[in-house]
Amino acid sequence: MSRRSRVVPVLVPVPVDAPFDYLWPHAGEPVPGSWVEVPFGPRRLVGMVWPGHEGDPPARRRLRPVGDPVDLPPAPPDFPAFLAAVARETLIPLGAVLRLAASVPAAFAPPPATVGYRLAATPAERLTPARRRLVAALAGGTVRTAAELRAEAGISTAVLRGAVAAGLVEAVPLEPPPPPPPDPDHAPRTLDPAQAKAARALVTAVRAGGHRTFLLEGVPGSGKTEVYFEAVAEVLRGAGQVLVLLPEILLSAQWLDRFRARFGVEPAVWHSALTPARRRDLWREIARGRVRVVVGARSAVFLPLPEPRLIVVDEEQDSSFKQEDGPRYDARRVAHLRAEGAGCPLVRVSATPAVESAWHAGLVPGFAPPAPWGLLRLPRRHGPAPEPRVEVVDLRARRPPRGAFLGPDLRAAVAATLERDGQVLLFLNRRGYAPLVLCRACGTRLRCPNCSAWLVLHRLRRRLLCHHCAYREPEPEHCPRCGAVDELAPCGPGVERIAEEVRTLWPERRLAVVTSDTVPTAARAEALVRAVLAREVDLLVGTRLLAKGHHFPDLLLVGVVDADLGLGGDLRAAERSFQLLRQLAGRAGRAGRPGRVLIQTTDPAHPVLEALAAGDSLRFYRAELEERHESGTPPFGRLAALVVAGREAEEVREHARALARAAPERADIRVLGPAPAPLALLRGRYRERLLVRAAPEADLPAFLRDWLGRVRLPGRLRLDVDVDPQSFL
DNA sequence: AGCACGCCGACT
DNA sequence: GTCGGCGTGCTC
Repeated sequence: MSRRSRVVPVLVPVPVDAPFDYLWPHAGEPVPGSWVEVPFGPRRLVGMVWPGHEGDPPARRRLRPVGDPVDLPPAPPDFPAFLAAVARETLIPLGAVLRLAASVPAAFAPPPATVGYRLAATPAERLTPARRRLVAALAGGTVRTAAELRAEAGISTAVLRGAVAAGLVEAVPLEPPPPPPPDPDHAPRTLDPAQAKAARALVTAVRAGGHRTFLLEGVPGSGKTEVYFEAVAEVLRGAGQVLVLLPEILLSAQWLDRFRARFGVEPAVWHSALTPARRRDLWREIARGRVRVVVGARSAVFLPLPEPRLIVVDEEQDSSFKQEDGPRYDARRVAHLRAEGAGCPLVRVSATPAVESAWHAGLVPGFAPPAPWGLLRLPRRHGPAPEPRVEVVDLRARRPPRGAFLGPDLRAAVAATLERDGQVLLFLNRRGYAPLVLCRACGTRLRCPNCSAWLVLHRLRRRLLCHHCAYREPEPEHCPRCGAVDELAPCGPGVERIAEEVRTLWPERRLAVVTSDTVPTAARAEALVRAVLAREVDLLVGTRLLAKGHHFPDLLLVGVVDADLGLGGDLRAAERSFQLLRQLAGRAGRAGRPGRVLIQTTDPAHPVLEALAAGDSLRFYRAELEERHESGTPPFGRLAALVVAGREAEEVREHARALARAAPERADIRVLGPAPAPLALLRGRYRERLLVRAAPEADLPAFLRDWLGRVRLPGRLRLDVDVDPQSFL
């Protein structure tokens, strides 16, 4: 063995775009993907040995040596290339991507030793009663923890300590057993022919190995979960692991119940609310390959499963898969990269797929993607809920009374439904009482001092809140500008105001207001669901929180108070509205008592509403794809949004302009802007936005990297890069 | 990301 | 006269 130290690149979890070089002082060869402790400035960090450096390049300077290896297996072989691919596509610095993957530094510390005890010597003839019980509990060489001995032998820790000191008993390190694996044959379901066919396709793909993407599409209740559970079972019958991604909100007791019913145990759940200790232990267990199935929200996509053989993204249209704060990544795209690298199928599951997914899967006849995904469609089952009747009401012709927001048709429908003993859901995607407060005397609109946004009146809390930052103030009694008393007028509706109108109209009915303000926790949400199912509520008024999750069989009317809210705005507004309204419609009705959906709008000819009224999803997807084809937006083009932000408006503008001027000229990529960002002032920072539009085959990330690599912004300005943005705020 | 180094206001 | 604000720059 050569004593000559060699150079090894190590990627450290800091936002730098390349690994750092270290000396390798250890005997064996460095293994790419293995975790090592390294000195980094004054700190010590755990980094990942990076592939490369075939020969020893001449060291630029004095290198520091790698410290101890970490007591964990190396990350899987595909992992370094996977992290590099994420960095390449998102423009997140490579080290920052590692930080997403190594998100639990505590997991690298040796775990707190669990210790068991066993007999170390033949016990003497004569023992104290306590020691006799101890010896009996450890008979036959059994190993017990201190807690077990306290319970079973009824001895105190002092007795145990004494016995150890006397050499009668010795401590041995104890490896906690792996969690019991889910059982693929615990309770198999009978599938109908359509389900069985889809399940066979997935099982075949799992068996074959190799990457392939599927879209599993079917209305709620069509049995999508049972279908992909069959693919999960197939993995469980062999080696390897399964990763299931769900929107945070769907990581509910219900999903876990279904999993437990099918596989006998709960899967490992990875989400933001884990305790630090649980997080640390679970990360270690996953890295060691001792967990077969992990279910998690978007951050779980970076967990180092050693050999993923199936990745599922359920509710794939959900916008929460896109991380919008901090490093911007789309967990769906990241899941795709991992599945490609690891060579396993990826299944996207949805009742209302993203428009881009619908295109990729060839859902819409006439639009043929170059490399189509597998499309698995489940027809509606004759089941609990027939398709509800959707009606669109033109608010311009059928106006609500002055100062009210429920028009005559919606009022009549609510009254009729309550009369028939049905429950009613009124949806408005706006928290608070009124989105704007206006002074009738001087015309002042109350605005947030930190953001270019109106302050939203929250009557229940007697406050004005900014919905974009933490700013709040008490509800004022007079105009802060002109001092006029009793001239402040709330303008427009929020859910609280709709609730007020409902209380006036049906004072004897039981009403629940459902927003993130009134139902802040998952536990409260579960309680509310139970109350609704138990018929303790007649009317629900709420925001999009209501669209997710449970089906309510006695819910016979869904009223959309103002559909216009979601129809305008950015590229994906129509799509989001369509999905949201479809989901809402799916909440209602049951066999024998079909639900009814009534949508108030001033734009009844909008393609979203026409498709909903016709009960024809394809019609919406086709209209939307035609529109996007026309405008060269995704999937017929790629976008990136760059936001320059800083305290000084003028400085921000100048640097944003300089940035635009520095953009290389390209025929297939255009840089637009800068223009004030949609929220030109956010949390006290001025923001200018540039939009980049690229042809679908252009390498947009490479262009951005090249361009931005040549520009330097002063440190007090922030540049936010969002490749393939979802929202444009 | 941290952490240190480095120049300008209110206190023992 | 010092403690400390966070702007700037570096970490193999």
